[in-house]
Amino acid sequence: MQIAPMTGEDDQTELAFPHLIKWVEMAVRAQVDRAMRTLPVSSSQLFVLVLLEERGEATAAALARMMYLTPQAMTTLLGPLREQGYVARRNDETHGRKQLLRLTEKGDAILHDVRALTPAIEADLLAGFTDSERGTLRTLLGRIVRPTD
Amino acid sequence: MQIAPMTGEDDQTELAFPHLIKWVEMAVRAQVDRAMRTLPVSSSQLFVLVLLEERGEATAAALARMMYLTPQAMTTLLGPLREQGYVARRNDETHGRKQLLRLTEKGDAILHDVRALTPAIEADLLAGFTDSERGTLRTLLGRIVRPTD
DNA sequence: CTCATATCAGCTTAACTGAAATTG
DNA sequence: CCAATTTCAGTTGAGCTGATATGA
Repeated sequence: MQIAPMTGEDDQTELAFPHLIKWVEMAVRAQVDRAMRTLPVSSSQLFVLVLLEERGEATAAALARMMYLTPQAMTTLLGPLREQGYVARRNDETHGRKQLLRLTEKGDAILHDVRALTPAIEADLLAGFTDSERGTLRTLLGRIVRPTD
Repeated sequence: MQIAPMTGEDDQTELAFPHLIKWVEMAVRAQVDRAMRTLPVSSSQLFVLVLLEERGEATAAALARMMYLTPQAMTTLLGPLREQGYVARRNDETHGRKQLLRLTEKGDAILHDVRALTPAIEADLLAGFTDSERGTLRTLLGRIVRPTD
């Protein structure tokens, strides 16, 4: 009852899915950028930290694939994160070229600080949503970027 | 049954909503940018055309608010669109400063051409989704950016 | 006077392509 | 020789802030 499957024609939702996602992302970005203005990392850099927290260790190339970026873009993103000590890296013993990246304590700490900000943003964006709807939205979005989970 | 409400703890979906949307948007952007490389407009410019098609006529300031951008950013976005003849504008008779923007025939035509590309992108991104799940996702996303609809 | 609109200017971020070195 | 990883260099796109002019 709370979620109509919308199988028939509907003038309000004829927007193509890529456009719809872009629209939502712009709404999110406007709020996130404002909230993060005082932080020493950008939202893309922060997301690298989030992935490293989940993964434990990963190469720059693997992170680039997860974020749908070129390896070159990942190098640029990682530069300031290493300089400021949010991530560290070590050589892969079994492979002379690979560098395994990991979160430092400082990186872990900033993630903790940022988590204090996200509930307010989420509450605003999903103001009219029930808990069930929030869960459904989260599940469906997660399936797009995590097909194997 | 097809959509679990996910009320309890779940390690796979603990990602904060802003991060999750950013992730999905990056997946979409990677595909869209590649598909649109040969087109004469960017994805943001294209979205301006989409909004004008829905709205009929709107001022630059109104479009900026809809897209969560500053008016200055909208001026930049509109420049090439007017130069290349995708949008036109006229003075608002009741207000000497306002300029009402509208789609031209050429703008309408490019929207029609682009609509041929979006189904393939959507099919790939939402590969494992049922029609019902697609409708649900579309409805929930739409409510974030169109609170009044 | 204040607020909204439109626009010019300069800046920053975050992505891209191209090219190179290193390793498996 | 080829493929993957890393990184340097240059370029572009798409936002921002500041400042200015105009009209309601």
